[in-house]
Amino acid sequence: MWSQIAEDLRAKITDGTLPTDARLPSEAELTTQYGVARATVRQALTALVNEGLIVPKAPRGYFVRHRQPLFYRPQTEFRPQPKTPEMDRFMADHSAEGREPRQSIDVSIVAPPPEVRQRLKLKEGELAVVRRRVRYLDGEPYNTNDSYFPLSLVQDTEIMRPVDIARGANEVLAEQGQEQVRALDEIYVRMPTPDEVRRLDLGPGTPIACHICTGLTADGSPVRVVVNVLPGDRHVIVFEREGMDPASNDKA
Amino acid sequence: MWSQIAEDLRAKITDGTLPTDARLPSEAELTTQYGVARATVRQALTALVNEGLIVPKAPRGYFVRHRQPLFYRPQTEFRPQPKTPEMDRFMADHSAEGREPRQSIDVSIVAPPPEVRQRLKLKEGELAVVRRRVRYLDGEPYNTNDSYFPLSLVQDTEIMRPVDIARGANEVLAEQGQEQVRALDEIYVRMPTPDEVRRLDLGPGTPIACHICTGLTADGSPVRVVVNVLPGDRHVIVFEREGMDPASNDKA
DNA sequence: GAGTGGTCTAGACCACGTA
DNA sequence: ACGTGGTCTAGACCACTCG
Repeated sequence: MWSQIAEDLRAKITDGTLPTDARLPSEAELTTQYGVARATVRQALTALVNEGLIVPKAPRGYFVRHRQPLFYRPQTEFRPQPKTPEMDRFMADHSAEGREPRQSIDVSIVAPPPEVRQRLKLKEGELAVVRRRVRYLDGEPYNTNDSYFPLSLVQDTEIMRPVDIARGANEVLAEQGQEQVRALDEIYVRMPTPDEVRRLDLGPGTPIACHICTGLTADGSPVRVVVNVLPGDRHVIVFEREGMDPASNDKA
Repeated sequence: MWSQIAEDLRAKITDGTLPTDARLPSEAELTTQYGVARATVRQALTALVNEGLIVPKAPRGYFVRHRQPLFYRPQTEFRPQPKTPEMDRFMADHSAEGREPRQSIDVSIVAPPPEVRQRLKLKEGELAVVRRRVRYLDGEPYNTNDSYFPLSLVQDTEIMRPVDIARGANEVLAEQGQEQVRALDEIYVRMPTPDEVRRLDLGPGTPIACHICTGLTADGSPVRVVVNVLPGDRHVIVFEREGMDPASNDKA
C-alpha cells in the first residue's frame, strides 16, 4: 500500500530521522525495501511532493524540503504604519538587512481580469493600466505585485512610466483629485496557476496567498487594485494589534 | 505528453467550456481520445487534482471544482472591533445570516507542540491546557481553533471546562491578573498535514492558512496562543484599513 | 558508464454507486 | 451488471549529472 510507504517516510521526516536537505532512499531502493513495483513507490513519493515535504531533484534523488520558516520575514504590510516616502518600502525594508532586493517593473495597458475589473468597478471593455512587478531577494523571486489603475485616471501621469515613482503612486493619484484614504484587503489561499509557477519559480506542493488590496477615495470609489501573490514557502504574514480581543473570533 | 492533456483540460475549465460541477470525460474516453495509455491520462488528471481544479468522485467521474469564493465570508477577525460579550463571536456572526453554526469543544492537558511551546515561552516538559475546537457551518467543517494556555495560569479556572465561556477567556485571564492587552498575529500558508485533512475533511489540492495568534500581557509575557487552521477553499480573510498607504509595501 | 528520476505502455483486479 | 476511478505490476526508453 502506497499510503503506508508515504506514512513511513512522512514520520521519518517529521521526527527528524530525515532532516532538512537529507536525501531519501532512491526509488529503486524503496521498491526492493518494500517489495513493491516502482509505480507504487512513486505514488507514495508523489504524495509527499504534493504535501510540500520533499522535492525531487532531477538525477540526484528526492530531498527533504526546507522547513516552513525559511524566509521568516515579518511582512510589515498589514501593520498600519507611517508613510515611508522616497522609496518603495519593499526595497527599504530588506536592504536594511543585508539582503539584496531587486525588482522588475513592467507597465502596460490591458483589459483587466474579472476579479480586478469588478473591484475597480469598470465596465466590460474599459481598460486599465497595470504596473506588474516581480520582487527578488538575493536573486530568488519573492513575490509579485501587480497594481491596476483605471486608465482614465492615470493617463499621461508618472504612473505610466516603467520606473519607480519616488513620491509614491498615492501622491500622483492625489494630484489627480483621487486621494486614496481607505483600503479593503482580502487574502485568498490557493494553489498557483501554471503562470504563477513560472513567474515565481514555485516548487510543487507550494500554495500561495493572493492578497488583493482595493484602494478607495473618501467617497468610496476605487482608484487602484493591487494583486500580491505570496508563495507560501517564503512568507509569513505578521501583524500586531493593540486591544483586548486577541484570539480573533475566539471568546472562550 | 501528459502536460499537454492537462493543459487542454485546464483551458476548457478556465474558459468555461467545462463549467463548475461539470463532469470531465472518463479516463477511458480520454485514453482513446488522445491515443495514450491510461496511466498517462491519469497523470494529467492527477496534476489538475493537485492544482485544486477538479475533484475525483469515486465511481462517477472527475468533476470541476467549486470556484474559490464559495464561502465569500468576510472574516471580521482582523478588524479591531469592540468586544462582543456573552457569546463566541463565531457563533454570533454566522447565526445572524441564516447559517447553522456549530462547534465541538474538547479540553485537555498536553505537552504543547514546539511552535506553541516557543511562543508561550514554556520550558521543555511544561504543560499547557488546550481547548480544541472544530467549527462547522451548515454541517461542514469550517475551521479549527485550538487555544493553548499555560497550565499554571488557568488551573482550576473555567477555562478547563469543556463548555463555552460566556464572559470570554480574557475575563478569566484578567481575574488571574493576566490581562491580555496585545497580540501578535502570524499567518502561514502551506499544505495540510494528514491530520488536518481528516479533521477538516479537506479535498486534495486544498491548501490551508495557519493563523497563529499570541496574546500578551502589558509586560509582554505570553498568556495564550491560538492556532487557527483555515481551509483555503472556505475562507477569504478580509479586513479594512484607514490611512494613506493601501498597497501595502507598494509605493509606485 | 552508472544511477537517478521522468515518462510511457499494456495489462490486471478491486470497491463502489448507479441504473 | 456495468462503468467508474483506485491500486498495482512488470516491464521499457529517455535525459541528465556525476564520478
